[in-house]
This record gives sequence, structure tokens and C-alpha cells, in this order.
Amino acid sequence: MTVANGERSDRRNRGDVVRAAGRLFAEQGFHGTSMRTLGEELGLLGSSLYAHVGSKGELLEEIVSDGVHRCLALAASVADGGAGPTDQLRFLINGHVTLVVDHLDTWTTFVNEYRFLPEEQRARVVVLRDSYQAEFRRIIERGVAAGDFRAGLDVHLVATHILSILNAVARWYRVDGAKTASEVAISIFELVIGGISRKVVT
Amino acid sequence: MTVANGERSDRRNRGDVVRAAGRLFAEQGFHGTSMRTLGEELGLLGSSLYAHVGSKGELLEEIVSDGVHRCLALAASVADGGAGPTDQLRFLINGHVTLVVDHLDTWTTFVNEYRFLPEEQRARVVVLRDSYQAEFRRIIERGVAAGDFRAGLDVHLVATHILSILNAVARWYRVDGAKTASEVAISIFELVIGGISRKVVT
DNA sequence: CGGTTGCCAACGATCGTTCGTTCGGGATAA
DNA sequence: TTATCCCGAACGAACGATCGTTGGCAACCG
Repeated sequence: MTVANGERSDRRNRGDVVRAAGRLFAEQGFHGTSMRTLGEELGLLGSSLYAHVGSKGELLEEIVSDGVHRCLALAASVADGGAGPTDQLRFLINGHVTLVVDHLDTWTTFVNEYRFLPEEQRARVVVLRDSYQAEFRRIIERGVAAGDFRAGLDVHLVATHILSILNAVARWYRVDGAKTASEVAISIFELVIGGISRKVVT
Repeated sequence: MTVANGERSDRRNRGDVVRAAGRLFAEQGFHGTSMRTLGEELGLLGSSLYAHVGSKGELLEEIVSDGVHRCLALAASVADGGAGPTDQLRFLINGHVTLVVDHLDTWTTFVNEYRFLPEEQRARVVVLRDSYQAEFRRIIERGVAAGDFRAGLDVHLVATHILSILNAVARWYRVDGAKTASEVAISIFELVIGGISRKVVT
């Protein structure tokens, strides 16, 4: 029995396991999810997972790594374009919300459970995540320098607040809910841009 | 050997256990913390904790319950005063940041681990937390009605974003860091108030 | 045939929790 | 004052359950 993409449908591959792990880690936490429970989610025994994966920690590592690299790819794509700070910020916020909404489970696991990685891997993730946050800071600084944003902003704090809003989306957003990703992104952008822009005559 | 308050200093009480649990649950997660580890933190065996506490879950319940009730007390104190929407929002943000900073460990556990409560207790907490969030919505709606805040705001989304920023403070704030609680609160207030206020001539 | 997939049984470790016991001080009675 | 009792706090051993993981084996694929 084969399927359109050539893979058999009654057997699991590594991607299936990682996806299911993202879902369960998001719901029950990394330490709250056992390999046996994860197997059950896939119709397998826990021990059978080791045909696809070296260890439980390897699953978390892959999920978190996926998340942080998607961030970096987004940051790189915005740094290229020659847009102004306001448009760059809009693009970054929109892209981030899209990432979160398109990978809700993975993202929840990424944000909540990365701290359970062994110290060395965790440190690597923190460095990459901070370089993503640095992209926000660069944009804000450029906006301040250009006079688009208010002078005297605490750039580091503002960037932290923006990312707090963005990462929290995974906590409350529901695919079957009333809001589209675009609506959410716009509401975040408008809140933020109003808070950092120079006041202008209306 | 007794101490000023009449308690012996070489024996632990329930409060000691709850505080240590808040600390460890924040660092390692509820499922990542064993009763033996928690005992070690207090210089005890894991089994000795049951002289002070009925179960591990009881510890999480108390920590989360403390957190949510502190929120409600804050909301009640702001609802009383006859201040305008802007000042009420400032007061609420300042009070919330103070709560987070004064109980960093407890708050981290409250925000990250409440989902591991048994369903019934979890549902109760969600209801209370939502009634706290409703206080933010009321203030924003009043501000819109009074013309202080922009018309057409998605009140629910804005309240969610504000609380996202506030709860995230526990994730990055360090007592020995450079920012005071007041500075943090002001930066949040200014970001938010700029984003929701009617634009005015400068 | 070779390689992947999954089942099954089992390993040592650790989990939350219980039980019987010990220990030490405050209260009480002689 | 001294002897006695009581009780909370802590220990140490143990319980059954579950944890992540391994190895042997059967089924099935290309």
C-alpha cells in the first residue's frame, strides 16, 4: 500500500514522530510526556520509536532547533529588503505571527520547553534566539536615528516587549478561533507602532 | 533553640516547603522536579516533606492559587479608586510588574505550570484569571467610550497583548539586573498607552 | 537477500508515596 | 525541680508504578 508521495501510509517515519512529539510536548510538557504516551499517539509502542529516533532528548532538540532557525530565516529575509524601519517592523511582526500560527504545537514546545535541553544545546539556542532579537533592536535603532521613532526609547526593553507579545500568541491562538493570523499581526503592529512612533498631527 | 517569632530555626514549616517548591518548579518545571530533589533543597529527605504537605500536587495548587488571588486583589484595588482610564491602566501595569518582581519564582511557576493542575482546579484558575483580564478590558472600553483611547480598538486583543508583556517579565527579569521594577512598568505603560491613545498634536 | 519497522520482554533507575520508628523539646503532673 | 507524657518533624526502608532505553525476533518491503 503506497501513497501519493511514494511513502507507505501504514508505517511512520521520523517526521511523524517529531510532529507528534511537538503536539504532546506542547500539551503535557517535555517531562510530562513519556515515550510510551508518544508511541500511543502514533499507534505504536514506546520502544518502537527508537527505530526512528535516537533518544527522547533528540526530539526536543529537533523541535527547538527548527523553531529558532525559522526565526533566523525570517530575520535574514527582512534584513535584505531595503524597506524603511516601519515597514521592516511590520514585515517582521507579520512573519513571526505567521510562523507561530503555522506551527502552533512546535512553537509552543519551542517557547516553553527549550529550557530542558542539556546546558550546551540550550546555550546555543539562547545565542541564536538573541541574535534574532538583535534584529528587532537594529530596526528600532534605525527608526530612532531616522526620526521615525521616538528618541529616548529603551530599545532593549521595547524589543523584549514586542517579542513577549509575539511568543505569547502560541499560548492563546486557536486555529478554529475568530481571528486570522493577519488580523492578529495587524493588531500587534498597530499597538507597537503607536507606542514607539513620534507623535504626529492627525 | 527558638527564634524571634517563636518558631524553631532548625525545623522547616509548610511555608518553607512551598517557597522552595516555587523556586524549583520555576527552574526545572513541575514534572521535572522530584520530591527528593525538593527535600534536598531544604536539607531533608523527600519522604519528610509529607509531614508538611499532603501531596506534590498540593504544592502546585497553593502556588498557583496564591498567584491568581494576588491578581484579583490588585484588580479589586484598582476598580475602587475613581481614577480615569489612563491612570487606572498605569496603576494596574505598575501593580502587576511589582507582583511579578516581588515573587519571581512563584510567578514563573504560576504562568508556566498551572496547566499541569488536575482539570477541575485548572478550570477554576482559568476562570479567575479571565476575570482579572476582564478588568483590563473594562478599563480599555471605558477609555474608548471617554474618547481617551482610539475608537475601533479590538479590546480583547489589546488586553491580551498587555498581559502577554506583563507575564513575560518573569521570564527575563533578574533581581540583580540593571532595571528597576518601576522602570520596567513605565516602559510597558508608555508602549501601551502610545499604542491605544488617540493621536494628539505635539 | 538486506534493511526498515514494529512487537515483546525486560533492564536498572527513578517516581510519588506510605509506614514504622526515632528523636527532641514543650506541656503536664508529682 | 524532676519525671513523664505527648506530638510534630525527620529518618530510612520499602511499595508499586512508571520512566527511558535495549536487545532479540518476526513481518514486510524493495
